Amino acid sequence: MPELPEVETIARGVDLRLRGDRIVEAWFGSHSEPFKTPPAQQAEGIEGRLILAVKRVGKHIVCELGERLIQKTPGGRAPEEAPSAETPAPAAEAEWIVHLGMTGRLLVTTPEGPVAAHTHARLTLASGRELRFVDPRRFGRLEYRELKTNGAFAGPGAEPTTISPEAFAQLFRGRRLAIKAALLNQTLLHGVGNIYADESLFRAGIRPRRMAGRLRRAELFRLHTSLLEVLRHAISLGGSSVSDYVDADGVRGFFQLEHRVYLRTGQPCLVCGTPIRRILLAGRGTHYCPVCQK
DNA sequence: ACAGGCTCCTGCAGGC
DNA sequence: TGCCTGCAGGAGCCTG
Repeated sequence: MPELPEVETIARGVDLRLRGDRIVEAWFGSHSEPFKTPPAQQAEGIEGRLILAVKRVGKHIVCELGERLIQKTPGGRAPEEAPSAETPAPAAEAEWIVHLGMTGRLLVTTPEGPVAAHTHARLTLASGRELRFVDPRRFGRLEYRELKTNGAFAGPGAEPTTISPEAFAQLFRGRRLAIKAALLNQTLLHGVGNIYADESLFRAGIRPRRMAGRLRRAELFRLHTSLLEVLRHAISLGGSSVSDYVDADGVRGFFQLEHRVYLRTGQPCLVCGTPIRRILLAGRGTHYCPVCQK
């Protein structure tokens, strides 16, 4: 399931391949679930636009789109170059935002490539390639936004990779819910999902059921450090193990990460040897060491 | 206002 | 062998 490190890896991969390309034509499927913005409006919004950059915001992939070319010119390589030091970067006018949900994938392929089941979007690019959105479970979402109306998409909550320890601790003040549930709440902190919530709590030595508002400052600082470490470690692994993700291969590589508690129910804790325990919390499978986590 | 539970979806694993 | 049930979870929505 894509969380912050996986989304970061995918966004970097798509950015590498699509920056400077142009969306010539957009096709969208008939299922309604993936579309936060109606598909006709998305197609009208993105067709003809230059792709300036692709980045991650929380668990969202944001394609920054520049000015529109009225005339559609399929077939040839996009004449535009990525912005250089001499030419000022063109201003972003709109954003196409992809949320992968549980099972969403972004693929860069040739138009002839076989179309996978559950393909909900196909963008024809000026370079002759296609960007496809595939999502069997349809928990993913596609959205189109114009900057002059909405401003730049900032995500629902705070960014865990840049938040200060003090601001991080402030997020949980007075919160009367389990710290794990608070970590999963995207309006507090965005990008953290089930895996990295469990892993960061283990590394910080904090039980998932502890009430967020009752944690000591030192514990929250420790959690902040652990979360940063686990996210950075996962990004570094994700970058190497799923570098070809957007090409074709799908999810392979996501689960090679070095989990210490996640999905290790009954196996010995790597620190103290106690069997890892599994409980249900906020409707999610939750894994922890009953000895190392207080 | 806030917290917790339900629901959407498909694929897969396990049991009989 | 084949069918059925339950489980997986991000996030929006509803309820208390």
